[in-house]
Amino acid sequence: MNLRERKAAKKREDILRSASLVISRQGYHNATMEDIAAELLMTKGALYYYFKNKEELLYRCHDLILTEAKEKMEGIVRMDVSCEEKMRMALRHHIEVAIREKEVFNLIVKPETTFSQDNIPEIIKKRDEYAGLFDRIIDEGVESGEFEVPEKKMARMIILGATNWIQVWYSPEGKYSPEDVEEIYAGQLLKMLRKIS
Amino acid sequence: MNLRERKAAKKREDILRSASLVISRQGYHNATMEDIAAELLMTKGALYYYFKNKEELLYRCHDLILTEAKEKMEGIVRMDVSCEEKMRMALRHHIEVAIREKEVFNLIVKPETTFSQDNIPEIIKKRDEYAGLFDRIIDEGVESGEFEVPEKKMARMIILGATNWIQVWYSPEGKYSPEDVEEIYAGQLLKMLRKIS
Amino acid sequence: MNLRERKAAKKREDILRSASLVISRQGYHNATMEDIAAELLMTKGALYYYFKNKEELLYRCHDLILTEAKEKMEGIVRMDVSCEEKMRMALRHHIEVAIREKEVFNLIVKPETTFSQDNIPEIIKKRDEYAGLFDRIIDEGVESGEFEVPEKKMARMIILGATNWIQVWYSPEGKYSPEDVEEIYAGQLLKMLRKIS
Amino acid sequence: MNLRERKAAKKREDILRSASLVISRQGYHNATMEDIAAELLMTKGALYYYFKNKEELLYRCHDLILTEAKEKMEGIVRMDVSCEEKMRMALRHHIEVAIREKEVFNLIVKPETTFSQDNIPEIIKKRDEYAGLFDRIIDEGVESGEFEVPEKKMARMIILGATNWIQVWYSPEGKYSPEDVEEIYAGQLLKMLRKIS
DNA sequence: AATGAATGAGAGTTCATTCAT
DNA sequence: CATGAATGAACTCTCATTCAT
Repeated sequence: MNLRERKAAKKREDILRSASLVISRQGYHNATMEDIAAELLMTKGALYYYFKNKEELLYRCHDLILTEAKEKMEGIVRMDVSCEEKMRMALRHHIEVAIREKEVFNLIVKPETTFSQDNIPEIIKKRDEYAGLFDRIIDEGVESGEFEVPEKKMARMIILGATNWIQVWYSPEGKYSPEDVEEIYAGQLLKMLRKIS
Repeated sequence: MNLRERKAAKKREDILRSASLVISRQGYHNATMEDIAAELLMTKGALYYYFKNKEELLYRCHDLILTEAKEKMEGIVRMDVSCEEKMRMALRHHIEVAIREKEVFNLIVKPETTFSQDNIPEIIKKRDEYAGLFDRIIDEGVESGEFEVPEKKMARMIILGATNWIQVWYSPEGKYSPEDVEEIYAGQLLKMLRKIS
Repeated sequence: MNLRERKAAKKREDILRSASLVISRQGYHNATMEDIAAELLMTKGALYYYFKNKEELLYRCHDLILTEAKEKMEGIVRMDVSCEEKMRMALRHHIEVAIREKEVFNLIVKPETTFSQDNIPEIIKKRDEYAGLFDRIIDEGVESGEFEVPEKKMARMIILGATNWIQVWYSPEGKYSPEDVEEIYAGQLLKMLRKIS
Repeated sequence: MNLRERKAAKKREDILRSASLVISRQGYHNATMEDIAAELLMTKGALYYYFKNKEELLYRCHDLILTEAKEKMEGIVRMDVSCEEKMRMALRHHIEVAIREKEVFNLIVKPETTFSQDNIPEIIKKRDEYAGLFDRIIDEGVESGEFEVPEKKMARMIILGATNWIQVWYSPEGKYSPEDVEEIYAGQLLKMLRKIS
């Protein structure tokens, strides 16, 4: 990848970051291409040089975040620690991303309102892969006897729901630091998973 | 309230139900005034006789649902049963509404993307009152020694997050009945709240 | 059809006439919805109340003219006169429309550049039906021994090409009246068709 | 003309050929600078090195074709054969170009929709010179007694209209070869011109 | 001589909102 | 009360054109 290509790739990423930001602030439907461009001091026309349309831009945007989150999560799953510890780290990571990305997270969550039929299957696939990493930790924990749950899928849904929700109520100006939230959530959710002997 | 007024009030409610339906189906931003009117075989112009604008209509819509949900929830809180039982009923009720109303629930949840500054405070107030009913059950439970939580507010947020999330993944065509979901969620979340002796 | 419907129908037709005019003046691709609306002192938004999009509007526009022309032409074909006389009348009629409608005629002629796949078959069908009326006159003339041509389809194409072309060069300010053109064209083209004994 | 200039001249002509092709395929308004450049594996920016803008490019494009056609036509007019033979050859040549160049021919035909005031007079002049060559053949034929027409200009217009029209309906996949068309058209149109003794 | 990148004007389209009837 | 009709602002997207490199 030569200089020019690297520059272009960087620009594309800049645009995605800008889009993330604007969407986080205003929501998808209230974020215009103009807004996204303005954030980078570009004109909206330029966006179309890099992305074929708004949906494509948004799709790449969500893909970037989800891919990053997934990679990190895969690292956690592979670690050689107890399942409880893994889940704690996974929760910390997930909460951290949820707080940071807010609205973009919503795109991941409800693709139907935003994306056309073409992109939805891929989005759901990626999303499920990510969620599947939680399943793996739960599975392992159940096998090793650390966890005990009536329905694995529901347990995972409770965990994701609870943590995704954070972006709704969390405010940096509030009384909790992100770390506080991470600790307390992890504590509670692990209590829910733990086998009671 | 004379006949004319009663008729008008009925019509207003019809419109709100229709709006709920359309929004649940298509999401707020994809629900046009035309769509809402069409559902009732009216023309969109007529909606403006009953509601000053789209936001007002949406506001009333969310208000209706939230008020109903709250009233029922208050009944539960006042019942003379154990806190665990109360919480179980509260969860059942909340989940049932979440499944039924889907998108409208989202309005309640993220007013900033939809409503203007004028309506937000009131919405948040109502929403907090509703959430406060969960707090009361938790409080009682902690006092009576049935529950034990590190942070009451967080416990409530986990509960609401987990349950609100259901509307994202739940499908009537799936393998779970609403009752299944209610039971399993209640079981898991109560496990999280329960004092471990 | 009540008053309101009649009014609406009239408006639709007004719009079509206006569109014809603007297209005749500027060509299809240079005629904006704004232009078409301005001609009628409307705003472009209003056009979308009557027609779903530009293509639909243009399609109806061409359909109107073609249908009218075809109806009149059918009357001519059914008349009880010699084939030569029929052809003379058909030519007069066709030339008159070609001069009057100019550009709209072009739409009929080259639908591929303008219309999407959905509308093209119907357009071609209508156009062929119209052209078929010329074929019928030629057929009759050949059978009756009045005409003699090496290839009927080509004869028809020559006739249509020659007459459609008029709108390219004809100007009301020039030295020929429409009637002059009609006479001379008819004379020449009939000479081309006539059986030489 | 040194090497550099020759290279540039060659490139200019390449561009014109490419533009002809793209316009023939897509029509003028649907042919973007990008399309034209892509055909030559260039970027659109480069086109502006050779031509000042799209109109200039199109103008040169049409000029190229018309000039070539005219030169060949002049050769035909100067030949020492009967007028009927001359006209037959002229028709063959014209039809052949019309079939080959399709859309570009349209540019020649209706400059008003495409070109700005600056270029139109020149275009019309060239076009009239070309058409004038047909006039000369007709004139000669009338003088020599081979042809007989009521109005020379109209006769020419019929001929050009009929033949230009071919590009509208002709398809290489159809049942007629270009040569078929040339023969039948020439036969019919000459019958129209011929003096009937 | 050519490219990649950016601009900006304008097109078609949508929709909340208004209002005479 | 309700409707049909119209408005106008906003939005997405396109493309001829420019320009630094």
